[in-house]
Amino acid sequence: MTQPTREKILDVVFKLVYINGYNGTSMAMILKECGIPKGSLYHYFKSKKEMVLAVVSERINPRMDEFYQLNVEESQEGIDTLLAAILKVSKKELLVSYGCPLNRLNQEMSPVDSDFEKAINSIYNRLRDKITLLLENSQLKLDVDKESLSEFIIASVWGSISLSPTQSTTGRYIQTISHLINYLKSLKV
Amino acid sequence: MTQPTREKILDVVFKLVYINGYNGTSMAMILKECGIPKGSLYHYFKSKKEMVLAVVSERINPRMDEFYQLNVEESQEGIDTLLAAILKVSKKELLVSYGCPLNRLNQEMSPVDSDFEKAINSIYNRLRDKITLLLENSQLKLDVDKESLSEFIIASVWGSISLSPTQSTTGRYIQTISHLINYLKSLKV
DNA sequence: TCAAAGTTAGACCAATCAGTCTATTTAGAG
DNA sequence: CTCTAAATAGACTGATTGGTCTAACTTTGA
Repeated sequence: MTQPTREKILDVVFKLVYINGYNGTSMAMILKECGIPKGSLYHYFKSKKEMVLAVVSERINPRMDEFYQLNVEESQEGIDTLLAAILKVSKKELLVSYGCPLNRLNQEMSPVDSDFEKAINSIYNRLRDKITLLLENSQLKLDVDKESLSEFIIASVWGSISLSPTQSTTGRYIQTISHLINYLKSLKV
Repeated sequence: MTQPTREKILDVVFKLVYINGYNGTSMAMILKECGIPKGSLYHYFKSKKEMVLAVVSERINPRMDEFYQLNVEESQEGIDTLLAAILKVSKKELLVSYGCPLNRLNQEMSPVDSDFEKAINSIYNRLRDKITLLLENSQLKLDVDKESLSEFIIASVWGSISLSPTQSTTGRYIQTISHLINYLKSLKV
């Protein structure tokens, strides 16, 4: 069973836009990579923008949890789930090399298009809230503000994997992010 | 005395590329914003790429120190200079709203063009080394690795100001980055 | 079996892209 | 003033952009 056309398009567009950016990816590149004619593509999506917004909601959004391995395990405290997730990022080669796809698209599109801004922000907020929940489900020092800590965690992980796309390696990421790990551990009671 | 044409071009290109990105900024936009004819622009720069690379070395590079207010003051310890600099970032509105110009260009261009990658990396390395130097000139706990700590500092600052271009505010940045401040303070002897 | 709907196919379009070219104006040196 | 080089001016080009349109093929349900 071959993959339905629409799904294949979303996969290809996700990959190309992730690496080349929105403006760096042309419809011609997408058609070539998909191996489909133009008519098919515009049958499923009425414009480039609508197509990439579909990638945001149907590819990036549902995979954020998977990317960051934030599946809550009942057996451990929230903060330990989080610590494990931060380390597991190093296992995702694409993520370490190219940075977070949501963050990349955010930087390129949010300043110039409010539809992208809204779509991206809602995913970001969902991720932040999920992390906040994990933190609230942990024994931390009382004066720790969970929401800003969530933001700090996301910021430093995204920052670490975006420092240098080509120089980035698993080892380097682990070294850099070890400081976040240290800090988080120091917040435990 | 009006600003020389070449300098004006660099200023305009810096601003437009900072906000719209490389591929999001057309030569036509640049000409219009500068109010000059095409002949002038191509008299000073032989291509768009060379022009933006000139912006990297003649605008972004010399202003990195200024951006991050990393001017060493003899009177205080390195880490205190650093702590002050991290807070002073909040005073730079553009920086807090749109993120670091070097980081933005890095994410867009480094994966697809090695000339940009090299130019950006060398600036990044210079910044990291400067911060490392400040750290080495500080009384920190002995087991702290200064180089990875520099990377972590840059990563979390860049990450914090890139989280949400339009939602970003001074106050939010300070809240997020307070965790970095806490961590750094905890490393002092 | 046949018509309708869904899908594929790609020629075609106006607008825009980065870049070239020649002509003209301006500025400085002698 | 005169000559030369620098700078300005913008028409023009071929390639590429996102997007449209009609025709044909395939699938589906009656």
